Amino acid sequence: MSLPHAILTALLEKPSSGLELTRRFDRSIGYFWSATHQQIYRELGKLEAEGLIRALPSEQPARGQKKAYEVLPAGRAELARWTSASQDPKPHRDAMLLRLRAAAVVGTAGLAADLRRHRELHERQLAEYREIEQRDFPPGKDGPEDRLRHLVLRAGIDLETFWTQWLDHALAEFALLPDTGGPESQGVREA
Amino acid sequence: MSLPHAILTALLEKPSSGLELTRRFDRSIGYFWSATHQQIYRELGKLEAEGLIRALPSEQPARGQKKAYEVLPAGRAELARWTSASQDPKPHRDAMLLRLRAAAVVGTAGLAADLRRHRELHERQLAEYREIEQRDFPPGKDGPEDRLRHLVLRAGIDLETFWTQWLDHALAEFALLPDTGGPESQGVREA
DNA sequence: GTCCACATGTAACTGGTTACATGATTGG
DNA sequence: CCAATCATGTAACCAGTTACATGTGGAC
Repeated sequence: MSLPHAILTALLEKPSSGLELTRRFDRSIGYFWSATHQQIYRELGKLEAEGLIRALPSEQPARGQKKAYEVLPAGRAELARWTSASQDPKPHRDAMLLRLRAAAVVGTAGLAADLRRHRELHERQLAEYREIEQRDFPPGKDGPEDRLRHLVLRAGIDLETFWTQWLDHALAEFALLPDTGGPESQGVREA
Repeated sequence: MSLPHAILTALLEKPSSGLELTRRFDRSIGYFWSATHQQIYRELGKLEAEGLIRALPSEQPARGQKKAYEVLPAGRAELARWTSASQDPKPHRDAMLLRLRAAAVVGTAGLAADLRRHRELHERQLAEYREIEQRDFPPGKDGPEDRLRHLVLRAGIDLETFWTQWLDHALAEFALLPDTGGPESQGVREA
């Protein structure tokens, strides 16, 4: 149940139409909670029906017409409630780690190339985050909201750094391994 | 499309019944690809229908009776194909980062407590991983499969270490911030 | 006037979650 | 016998994804 709250946050930062939200999800909040335009429109409808947001009464609400929303007091209250409520972290899911585990059984053929590709992708994302940091958080800017948003961006930067380094480590291990279609020894053990 | 491959990997490591798989997902593969018993039974049915696994023909296949599966050659081939295929990493989703971003708008009240709680949870997970490392990867054990599995466990250890440290950093920032129900200045900016 | 980009939306599907149902085995 | 536990499963639901539909306005 996080998408509605992601949208409420985005709308509080700035009232927007569905497509504007979609674009901001592509390059800001979406870095840690992505969403497609279909999800966003669906959710905007629900939030409006629940009385948490409303369409700005500016212009014609026809199809193909822009329709901007703003957050109502009830929406702000709900977001504050959700933010402070205790929530368990969801277990982390990572297909690449699964593939490495599978490779221990069926062989490492072809995997190294994709490890390298992932490393490049993480490095590119890292560069993008660093640009945002330079642009949005110059040395002077450090009010309470800035500090919190910077903290979040910092998590992104540190995570991408982490994965870049981890993939380097993994690739170094791979260099020592035979590139097999399947290990000769079929040793089996629980973990 | 990762769950079937997680199951294939687990079954190749050791043929098992649905419940045995469920338990192993609770403490091994499940650390980076969790699944409930309902998902597992559903998927076992599909995999059997597709001819990738088969029930070991040991005993009565009645309800309430144990039913173990093993991987067929077609299943192993499919797993090898999937492992070596190029796959894009999924964007990372993290509700806690979302909550911090929301807190920049609606205030930080109550959040610090949950940050501390999460820190404890990550630390506990880290301790569990370290135990597994000591038990399953003593200094001598370093065949190719061991190295790969150790690499995966290492990712878990390093990730939990990362989050523990990041949460410490976040809590240190929080200590400098006023614990508000909403920031006084309603400054708004795109990111 | 036609085409294309913008903007909003519907429908069908897939994967994951929650709640519940049913039978077998074991300990008291 | 009864309760608890083991083991397999069904059903309903919810969130996210993919494919497609429809209308508007501006460029040519």
